[in-house]
Order: sequence, then C-alpha cells, then structure tokens
Amino acid sequence: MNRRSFHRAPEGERRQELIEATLDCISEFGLKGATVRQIAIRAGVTAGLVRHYFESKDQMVAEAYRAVIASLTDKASQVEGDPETRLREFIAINLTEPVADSRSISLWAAFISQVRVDPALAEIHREGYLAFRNTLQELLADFLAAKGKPADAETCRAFAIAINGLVDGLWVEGCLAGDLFREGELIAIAMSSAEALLGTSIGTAKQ
Amino acid sequence: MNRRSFHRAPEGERRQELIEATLDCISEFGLKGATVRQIAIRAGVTAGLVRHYFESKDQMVAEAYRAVIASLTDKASQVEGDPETRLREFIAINLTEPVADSRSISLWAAFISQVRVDPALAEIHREGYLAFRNTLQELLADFLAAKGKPADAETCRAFAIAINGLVDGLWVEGCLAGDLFREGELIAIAMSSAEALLGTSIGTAKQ
DNA sequence: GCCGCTATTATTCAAGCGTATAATAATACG
DNA sequence: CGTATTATTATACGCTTGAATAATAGCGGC
Repeated sequence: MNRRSFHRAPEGERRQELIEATLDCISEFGLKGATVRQIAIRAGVTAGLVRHYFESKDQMVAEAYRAVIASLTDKASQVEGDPETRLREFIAINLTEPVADSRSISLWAAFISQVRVDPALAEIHREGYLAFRNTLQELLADFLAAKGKPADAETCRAFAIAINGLVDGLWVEGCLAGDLFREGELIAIAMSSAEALLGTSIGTAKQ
Repeated sequence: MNRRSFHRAPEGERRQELIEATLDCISEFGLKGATVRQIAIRAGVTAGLVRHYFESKDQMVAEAYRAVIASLTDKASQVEGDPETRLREFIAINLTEPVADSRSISLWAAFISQVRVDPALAEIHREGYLAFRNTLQELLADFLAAKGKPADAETCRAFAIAINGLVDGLWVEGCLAGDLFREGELIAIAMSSAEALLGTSIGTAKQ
C-alpha cells in the first residue's frame, strides 16, 4: 500500500489552484456536481487537503465567488484613454470573451441562485454590483461632461442603471446563445443603443 | 406503529403540487437543497410519492423548469390593445411582480446554471428564449408599422435584441436589488430608454 | 545529513441522497 | 356492502457527501 508521491506547492499557490478547480467544477457540473472530491481531482490533490486550506467547503465556495466577480469586473474597471474611448471599451469588454462566454454565465448564475440561500454570498454580490455600477456611473459622468452634456448625479444615475441593464442583458443573451448572433452583432447593437440612449455619438464610426 | 392517514388528491393536482413544492425548495434552498425529502415535506406528502408521479427526480425538476419559463413569459405574451399599449405593457409586466421578484430570479438562475450540464434543460431554455424574443419582435414590428417607421425584419430583429437585453438586464437588477431603486424607477428608466432606442414616444406621458 | 514542521495522503464516519419495494388506506364500482 | 384498484405511506438499500483523524512524505534550517 504505497503512499502516493506529491510535491508541496509554493505559498498561496495551492489555494488558488483549489479555487480555480472549484470554478471549473461548478461551471461543468453545476453547484451540486462540485463536490469536494471532484474539486480535489481537478486540482490534482486528495480531498482532505481542502480542509487544510479552508475552514469548510462553503468558505472555499464563497472565496471562489469573489474570484468570479473579480474576473467579471476587473477588466472593465481598468479601461484607459479619453472618456469616449473608455466608454466604448467598457461596453466592448463586457460583450467579448473571456467576460462573455458560457463558462462565465454558468458561474454567475450558480452563485446568483444561492444569493437568497446564503447571506454571505448576498453580501459579496451586492458589493460587486455596486462597484460595477459606480464604475459605469463615473465613466458616464466623465463622458457627458466631455461632450458638454448635463452630467448631474441624478442624470448619471439613470443612465448608469439603463446602460448597465442593457450591457448585462446583452451579456446574458450572448453568453447563453452566442450562436444566434453574427460576429460582433451584439457589440454593434450595444454601441448604437448606447448612442441612442445618451443622444450622442460614442465614436463607433472610428472602427 | 400506526400508519398516517391521508387523502387522495384529485386527478393531476398532486403533480402540480409537487412541481410547485420543487420550485419553492429550489428558490429557498437552492438546487442542492431541493432534495426529494424536502420537496415531499413541502408538498405535505412522503418522499416515495415523487416516484409515483415522475420517472425520476430529474424529470420532475425539468418539468418544474418548464413551469418557471411559463410563469416568466405567459403574462407578457398575452398583452392586448393597440401596438403602443402592448409594448408599454410588455415592458411594465416584466419589471413588476410577480415576474420581477427575488424568487423568480433565483429559479431562473438555478436553471441557467444547469444549462451547460443538462442538455434537456438547455433545449427547454432555448425554446423559451426564442419564443420570448419572437413575441417582442412581432410586437415591435406592429408598433413601428403603426408609427409609420421602417419595420423591415432586420431592423425589428436588432430592436428586439436590444430591448430584450434592456428589459432582461433591468429585470435582473430589480430582482437582485429592488431596494436600491425607487418605486417605479426601473419601469420609468425602461420606458424612456425604449423611447430613445426606437426614436419614438411610446405614450408614457399618459400615465 | 539529520530533524522538526507541516502540507499532503489515506482512511474512516455519520448523515443524507435518490431509488426500490412491500404494506396499507382511500376511493370507485358492481 | 364487498371487492378491486391504486394513491400513498413506510421502510430499507447502496452510494455519495462533507468532515474528522491518523499516518507520512517533502522540505527548510542547522
């Protein structure tokens, strides 16, 4: 009964691997298919190790959720350039891989379905949502100001809610049925819709 | 060890009760918390009965998903009146209870998260999505025609995708964080956004 | 090159899972 | 009113689950 050989992973790396394996399993097998054993197999370790890095499976899953939100919001919050470019990029990034793909929405949906069940996840969700919308709202404030349009807080809030809804909705459509759309179709629709909403060009003619 | 008394439910009623209990459990405890035993308790029967009405738990869950989609699309597909009123109603219904509430999105998300896992659910989803978008597309075609605007298929398709995205996105926002919005705020934003998108009034001044 | 620390494996456990089966209570029918 | 039918309960079974525990292999410090 020989014991299997193994190597000790560098500081913090194993944790990340386990979180990544958790997300892989959730996206492939769903939340109930993401068992400690399955996750361990995916990470190339044995099941017991999970509890060496996390207090419980639930805690690991919660941290995995943080990672999902980060992957969905990080890119969009790092856009650079003039306000117009940033707005355009913000929209495009959210409708392009890797943000927009079937794995992302599987993960997002899995966690959303737990928001009512687990208050800890609800808290993580709310933080992420507000951060995302605030990013968009500030971006819109800069954009409207640059265009010489009214950019009071209330106006920006309404625009942020609307465009956030539009982008999220198109994101869902694209993730769930990407094959029903032509290449770039969703982004084109998003851009022209945003222009119509804001009543201003956002320079889509450039591309 | 006396056997518990019971009553025989009328034809077909028990089935419906079990499906409803399934949805209650999924929305409250998530997909993994919706066990046969928990569902049976909710329905006021014993676990064994599930397999008297369904071939398997999975089949019962799939039928429950059909019920969810129906609850999300039925009301909106039954709007009546002139094209303008129907469009307004379509938007409003989707952003008002019972379509827009936290139970609905929990159920929707739970199933969406399984779409990649279970091809049967994927099929049910796609049917529902296309039916919903087609309803909207026809509605828009009527509306644009009535307004004397170009209503060719391609234009209607793009508008349907955009407005479907907008409404879905706002629906998600409202379901997940209804308390962050003022009464009627999301509907107002949806209406003015739709007007901006279509470049036409949809008579929101009436209300 | 051994030693101590701890990351990792191996094994075990009770609880809960979906399902199968047999007993039985409620109803329909002659 | 008695009997056949079946919807429902009760119980049991084999498996999987998350977690606890004990043994051990790899590695840094001396």
